[in-house]
Amino acid sequence: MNIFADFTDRVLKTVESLELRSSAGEALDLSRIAVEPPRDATHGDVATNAAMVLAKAVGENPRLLGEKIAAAFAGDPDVAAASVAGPGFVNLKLSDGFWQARLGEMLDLGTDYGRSALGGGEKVNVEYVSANPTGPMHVGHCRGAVVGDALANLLAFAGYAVTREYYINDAGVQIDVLGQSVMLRYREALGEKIGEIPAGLYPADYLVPVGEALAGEFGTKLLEMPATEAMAIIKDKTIDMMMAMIRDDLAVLNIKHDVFFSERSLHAGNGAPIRSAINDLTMKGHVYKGKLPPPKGQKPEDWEDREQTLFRSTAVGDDIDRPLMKSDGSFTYFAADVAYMKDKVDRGFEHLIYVLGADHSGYVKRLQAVARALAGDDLELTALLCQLVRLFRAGEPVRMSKRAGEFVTLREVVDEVGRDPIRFMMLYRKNDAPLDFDFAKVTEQSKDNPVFYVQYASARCHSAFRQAREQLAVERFERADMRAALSLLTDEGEMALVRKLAEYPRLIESAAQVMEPHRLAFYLYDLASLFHAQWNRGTEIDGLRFVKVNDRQLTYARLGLVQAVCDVLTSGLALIGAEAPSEMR
RNA sequence: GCACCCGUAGCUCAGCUGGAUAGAGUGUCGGCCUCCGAAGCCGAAGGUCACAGGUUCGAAUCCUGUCGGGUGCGCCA
Repeated sequence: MNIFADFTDRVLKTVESLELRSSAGEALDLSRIAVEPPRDATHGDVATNAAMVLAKAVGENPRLLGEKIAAAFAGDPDVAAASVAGPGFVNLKLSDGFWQARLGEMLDLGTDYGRSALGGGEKVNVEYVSANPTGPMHVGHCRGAVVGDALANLLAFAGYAVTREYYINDAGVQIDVLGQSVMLRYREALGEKIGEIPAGLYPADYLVPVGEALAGEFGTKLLEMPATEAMAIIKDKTIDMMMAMIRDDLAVLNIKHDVFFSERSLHAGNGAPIRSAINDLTMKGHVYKGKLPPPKGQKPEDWEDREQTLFRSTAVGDDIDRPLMKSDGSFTYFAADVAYMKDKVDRGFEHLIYVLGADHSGYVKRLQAVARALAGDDLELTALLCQLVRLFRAGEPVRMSKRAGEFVTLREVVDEVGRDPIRFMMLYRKNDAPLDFDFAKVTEQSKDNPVFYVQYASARCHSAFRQAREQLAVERFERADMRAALSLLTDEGEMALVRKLAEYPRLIESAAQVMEPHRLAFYLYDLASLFHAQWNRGTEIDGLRFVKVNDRQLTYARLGLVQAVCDVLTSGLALIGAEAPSEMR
């Protein structure tokens, strides 16, 4: 249960029961009424702005109106106290019984607690990673990969029908360059001396095994057939091998896409899918032949004014019209993107999400323009831009030179620090804020490291159960038994934990709505913090220990709380893509 | 020149889609282990929310402008 949604209903019913009238006699606008957690927990458990929102229309002092609303809540058995504070907030303090009942529901639901029907099965496409198939993934890719994957998890948990998609940029000149690079490696594998790799080609070692594989499979045959034919085969094989490598890289990060969509497939049949998409835009009046003005401020030296086939994106919100065909009549990359988006629309998606690097920010407006041109208001398009990740080793920035083929691969980082620290730390910032990633810090076994801090809380939950099994000589604690004892939970620290747990469904829904998976990481940190605090209170005040040998019922009740904390940590970490360990080693 | 993102404690950042006295971590200072994992906890100090206007019961949050930082800007992908 999302208790805030629940109490929104209760507040609305209460307001209606008061039969308030606007001074003009019209129906009141109740849409701005909100129910939220108060900023300060001492104010109560839920707060509503209803009195302040309605005061003006009703023509009454917000505090007086608040008193009426508070008085009306006196009859609600779940409300222990109702008061008015500040400018007119109505604060409700909920009864222990109410919270104990919520905790009982959590125990029944286990790791399904927090799952929501918010999305209503809406078809959402999340496109993320989409790294070029020209080599292994490097660290620059991993933030978008994690953000996209966690967002997809989150949306699925919140009731959306999610498709995880990867767009393979397997067309264009970069693939030609890749093919030429592999051709050299192939000849090398056949024993030829190729010397240094010429500038402009891919020099890195990972293409050596590709050349060897081709030599093994084809011998010298590729050199004997026409060059274009050989190159087509080389490209095919190379892309397959590169994508296999990328899938392996993704697998170590626990990422699995549902659809890998090939750009080349859009160029098949003389570009039929692209032609069809451009035709679609043309029919809707969005295409014309014309010239683009040079960009202001930095006119290129070699600027030549040429006529191209253009998409009139300015008519649908863009800053400048965009070329669909080059002056030589071939398609632009953008034209393929239009066709790709049309394919997504045809597959019935209502919402397209693109997780991109911040260097693609200039691309967002034209994507939105295409969405509007193709599907109007029926299609929602959201771009999440991930800022740069800066790598540090012991406080010193890690230098990378892409030109020399020196970059830190994703695999290297995973091998060094493990999957969980990467998954968690990539979400411990808003996606649009830059992120520093220090190799030493993220593996540190201390509270300075949020990954460890949260996982340690999970380990302590299991540790409490280990202790309880031993001390009480009980093999297994049944959820039903723990649930039956929950009315014994009354300590303020315990109730604070229950309240935090009760926020989880609302957190899931709001994080999904605004598409901010980082909120999960911060929530889990807060939850872990409350749990560690309560644990320590037990070491200071003997009566508050989770395991009480001489009070089995109380132990059952407290283990119920520990179980719920454990479940939410497990659930939340799973959405992030990390483990909830049962012990730290 | 234009577009997008950012500006919150000494440092790194949250701030729940407009709410009450703006919060964490780190750093500084001071406390807590015969006892469930101290791999932890508690406390103190630290702010002109870049700046100036506007919108309203109410603004770190929304709008406009200024300053500062980042990213991108035809026939590359």
